[in-house]
Amino acid sequence: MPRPPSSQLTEVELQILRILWEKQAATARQIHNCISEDRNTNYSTTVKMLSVMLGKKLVKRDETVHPQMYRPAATQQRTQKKMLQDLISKVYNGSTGSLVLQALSSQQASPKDLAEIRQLLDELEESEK
Amino acid sequence: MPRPPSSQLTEVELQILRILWEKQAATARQIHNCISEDRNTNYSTTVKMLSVMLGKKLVKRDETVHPQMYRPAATQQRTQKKMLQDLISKVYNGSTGSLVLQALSSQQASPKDLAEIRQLLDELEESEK
DNA sequence: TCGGAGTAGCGAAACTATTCGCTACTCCGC
DNA sequence: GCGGAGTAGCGAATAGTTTCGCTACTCCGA
Repeated sequence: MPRPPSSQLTEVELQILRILWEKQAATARQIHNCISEDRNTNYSTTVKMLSVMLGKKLVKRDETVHPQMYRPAATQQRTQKKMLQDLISKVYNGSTGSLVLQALSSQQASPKDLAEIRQLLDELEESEK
Repeated sequence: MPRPPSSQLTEVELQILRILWEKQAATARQIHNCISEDRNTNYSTTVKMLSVMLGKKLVKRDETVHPQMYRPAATQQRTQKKMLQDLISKVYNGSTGSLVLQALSSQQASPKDLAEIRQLLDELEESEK
């Protein structure tokens, strides 16, 4: 009667990945410094999390340098896409349309974004024909 | 050295909520029947999950009837909104625009949805001025 | 080369999520 | 009112997540 492994990023994993996406690469210390702004945890914890994530292949590590450098194993875009797909299928019953409508109506997007979205819309409707 | 409680819906919780959103209300048995299509778990497990969710106030329960009826505590829309916000802030760095662009370009939306989105876009751009 | 500061790692602890066995209760037909 | 079938609940077992203490290692500067 075990708990099945979750296949989803946990809170802390995501937080670390966000830092790595932004910085491209970072040492455990750098990551820890960022993390401790929100979270009041020990440096050991950060190192441990990184080693867990290394085991899960969420990050890569360059051991030839000192201190070791960590990098994200997947791009932010790929991860975004996966999580978005997940949200759409599990929470929006597979309807991309209703997600987009809700996103646009409840969050504000910049005029620049809106223009870009409109352009994409044009292309999509064009290719429908 | 504890782990902070997660405040996010877990896999199973979400699965149960999805069933309740669809059916409006259901007994533990009905929920279990739906669940066991994907998941090969015992009826006890379902009942336990429901009681955990009741404790977390994710579902409501009518105990005046037998068998007891469960209902979702929050609407699907409200939950969607919350999870969407979470995704945007944690994975899309707060950019609704990039989420929408990625959703539209990587998932397919129906022409009907596209038209609806376009209309919303018109309204949004109108109100910008 | 010695010593201190910072880095890496391991293993165990604390807590959550999920699982089920077992017990007790409720309902209904006989 | 008895008995069987289904319903509800509790507590414990198990695995995953996050935590850190303690130890060992690496890298300089004196």
